[in-house]
Amino acid sequence: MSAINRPVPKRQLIHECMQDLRRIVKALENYSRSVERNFGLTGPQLWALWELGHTGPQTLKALAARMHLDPSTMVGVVDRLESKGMMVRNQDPTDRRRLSLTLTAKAEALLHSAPHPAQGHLLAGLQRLDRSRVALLNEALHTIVRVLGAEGLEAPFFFSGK
Amino acid sequence: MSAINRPVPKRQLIHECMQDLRRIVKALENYSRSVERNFGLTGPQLWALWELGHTGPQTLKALAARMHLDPSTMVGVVDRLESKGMMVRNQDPTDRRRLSLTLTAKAEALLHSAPHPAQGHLLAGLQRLDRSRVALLNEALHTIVRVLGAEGLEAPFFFSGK
DNA sequence: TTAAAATGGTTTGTATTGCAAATTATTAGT
DNA sequence: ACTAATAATTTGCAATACAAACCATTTTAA
Repeated sequence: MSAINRPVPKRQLIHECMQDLRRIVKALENYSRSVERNFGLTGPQLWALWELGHTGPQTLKALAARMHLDPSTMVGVVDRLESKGMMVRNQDPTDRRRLSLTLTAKAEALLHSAPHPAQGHLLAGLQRLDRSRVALLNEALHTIVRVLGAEGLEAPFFFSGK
Repeated sequence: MSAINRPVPKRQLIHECMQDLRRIVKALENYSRSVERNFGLTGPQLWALWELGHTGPQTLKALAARMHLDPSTMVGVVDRLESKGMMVRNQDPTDRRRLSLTLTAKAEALLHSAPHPAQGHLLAGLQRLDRSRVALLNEALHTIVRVLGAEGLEAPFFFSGK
């Protein structure tokens, strides 16, 4: 799109990446909130449903792990989903400590009509892009994940000046 | 990396994009939390500092707008930052309704040693990539922003089945 | 077999973000 | 002078999120 006389310095590119990421995160949050207003389900709640819909019944701990949440946090999410008639806690007969979280028909129906509830707009947008562009995006996101992953999510955390 | 005999279907690529995005968001959240534990500043708080550090003194409303937050939310963030000695509320002499939020020396020092506090790990990772790769990433993120932006952040919100 | 350790889920406590709606002080407009 | 409009705030509410303590139920080990 732009002539490459003097290439944009790397520093600048990185800066733009950061800003874009923040914007993306914010946009996803906002979308999540609009879904909440219109649907009564928050982002994490929808994500939980979606996850369960794809893995099948799960134990609470497993689901929490998948979502990188603390079990104690998960309890609250499950509580709210159960009270909304989207999920059921079943006792695992072989191990009575464990739950088997399963979706209700209502939730299944919802997921069926909304393949990716948490990010509907983005999904719709992606679907309109041609395949090669999506492939590029895919590649780029993998890079970010790798970069983040390489540093470790547990984040020994460092703060050295540059 | 993979032979392109049968190309990965677009549907699959989109799916991966979604997962990666979720992972990225989560990773940033986690990093933010680790910074909080080690530094006593949350993500939004650091972001606010950083923003102010780049724009100079701002009115509360303006800062809120920049961060896509409600002013009433911003008040809380500023409260906490002020009580941590990172920010000062100054009255604007020309318009006594307005504040002029300014960083303290302490905050300036912190920002100096941490150019991009909110996303330190990612930043460090990006800096290790070569320029062309960062450029690609940049391009990809722009695409996402555009896709999200085109749909509109206010999100008329739709949920039609596919 | 029985006591100790580990596991899965929960409760309690606390903090933050986040918005909406109502409120106050100040400024601008008529 | 009286009425908007504006900037910040307060109040009220809900969800996310984690840590730490706590049951119930296995599993392990003595």
